[in-house]
Amino acid sequence: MEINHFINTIIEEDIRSGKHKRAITRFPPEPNGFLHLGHARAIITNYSMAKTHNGYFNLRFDDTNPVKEDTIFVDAIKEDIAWLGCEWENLLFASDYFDEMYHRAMLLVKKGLAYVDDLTAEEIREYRGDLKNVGKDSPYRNRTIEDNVQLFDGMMNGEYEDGSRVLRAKIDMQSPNMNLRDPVIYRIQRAYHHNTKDKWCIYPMYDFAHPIEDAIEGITHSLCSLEFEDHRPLYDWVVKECEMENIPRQIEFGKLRIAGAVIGKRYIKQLVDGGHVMGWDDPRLITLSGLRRRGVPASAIRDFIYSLGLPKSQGETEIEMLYTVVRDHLKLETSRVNAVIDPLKLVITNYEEGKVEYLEAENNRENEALGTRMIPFSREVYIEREDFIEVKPNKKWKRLAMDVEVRLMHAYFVKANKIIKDGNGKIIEVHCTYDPDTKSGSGFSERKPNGNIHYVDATINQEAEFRLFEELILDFEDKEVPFSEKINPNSMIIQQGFIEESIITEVGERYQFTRNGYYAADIDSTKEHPVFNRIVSLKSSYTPKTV
RNA sequence: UGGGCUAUGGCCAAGAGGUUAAGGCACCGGACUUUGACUCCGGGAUCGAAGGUUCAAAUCCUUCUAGCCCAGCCA
Repeated sequence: MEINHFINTIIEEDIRSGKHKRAITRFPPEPNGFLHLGHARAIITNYSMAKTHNGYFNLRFDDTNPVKEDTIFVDAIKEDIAWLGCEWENLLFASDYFDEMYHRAMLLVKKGLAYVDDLTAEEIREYRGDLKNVGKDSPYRNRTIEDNVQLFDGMMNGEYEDGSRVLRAKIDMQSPNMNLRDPVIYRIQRAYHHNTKDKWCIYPMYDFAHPIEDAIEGITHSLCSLEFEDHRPLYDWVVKECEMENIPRQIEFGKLRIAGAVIGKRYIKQLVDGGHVMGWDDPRLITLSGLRRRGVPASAIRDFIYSLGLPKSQGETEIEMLYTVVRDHLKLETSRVNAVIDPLKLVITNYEEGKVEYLEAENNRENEALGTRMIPFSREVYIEREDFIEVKPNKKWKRLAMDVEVRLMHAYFVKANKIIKDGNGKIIEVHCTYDPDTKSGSGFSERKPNGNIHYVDATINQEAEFRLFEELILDFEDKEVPFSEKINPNSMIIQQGFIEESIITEVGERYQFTRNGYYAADIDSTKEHPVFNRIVSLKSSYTPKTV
């Protein structure tokens, strides 16, 4: 793995100059949802930077806002990070530092750098000004230090109503950087915290808490996404004015975005809460748990992240890039099995009725170690509907057509000679004859077939359900979700492709899979972490060209 | 239009004054093939725009343009 980007350069320089001996990083998720592919970049980047620079990596839950957090998310997040293979040195919680944070805040108060403000939330917003106009000072901005000490203690002791007062850093209401216009650093909130229970009724804000957390842990490089660039001056201010011993350095990188997919915890949360998907681990989502359930190996996600580098640009990566890496990881190590998604019955009229023969097939032609399997073949089989066309349109058509001969993979050559349609003209059955001399493995070479298609035996699989999930397209505009323009102006496609439910394969196994790649997961498996052990053989990427 | 950031082929991305601008994905040709998969061969950009500096610029300067982020007592 090549790591060569600006963050790596910065860290190397910090080590070369003697500023640090090693890199200590962290991943600081708020436990309010599941991790997704975007987080994978942050996790893997922080982890690999520490590892390659002789340091270590902490997992720290940024649980400073109890009303949005839940322990079920901390468990899920731990599982996902462990799955990714990013071992953390310490498992920590921001809430463990609440006492320390309180003292640091009091220090600011005593230094005259923080004050208790009685303005309402709405008034604070008005006083803050906007992008065009500078803010103006709160009338409470110049309280005496003594008053502030007393008031802040009162806040902590629960003497005031929720939302009635806040503690603000006294910085600069005229700053062109909105984050420096006296940011709120503590709010009153009587909420049960999953970790500290009812001990506190005031909670620190991110901008105040985060730099202190980093400094306490001795984080050397605090890697985060680009939207925090504007916060860096505040981050540095807090570290300096709170007189922290360790000076962490925040470095930002661009967020990962996937074209056509919903990424971003808050949006995925809407889909989950709204019942649009089966849960956070719905395989259509690009949550880590969803990808895992779909059979994507963690190693593929790592390589995918590395392959993208660490840009500050703002593009959208196509999901095909991930699929390519996934295929690269699976193609040699997994066995294959045929499955038919959209079945068309093929009757082999000159094959003995009632007979079933079992044919041997390699599980993976490129990896003999995976062995072989026996697959049934009888007078009636299912082929993929798109593998048949009435009249061969051109020389490029490599599948079945009338009077055209193809090989049924691992079986015989068949030639179609009759089409049966229903009242609507839809083809419901195709009749053909087979040539017994062409049996797989016989070495037959008199003539070449027009192509090779896969099949699933119909006698054995008569109970197969060929039910398709609907492609999930949500129109956030129609649902009047306020974030619509932030996602996609038109509509969102959760994932290109479909999820098949209960497909029965050639060997009678039940699979759920997607059509995007040719990989599949047995997600009904009782295994704890169903990993793909089969690749479903599909020519899914091929779109027949009509003439 | 205050501040911060970004801009290289359809997508991602190398490149940091000097041969014909890496590579991957996607796509299109072709070979091979018991899946049209896999593998192999071939195919495309003058670098957001306009000026300027230089013998020489994607790389330096200037001015534009476009996009992203910031006005939570969210993170």
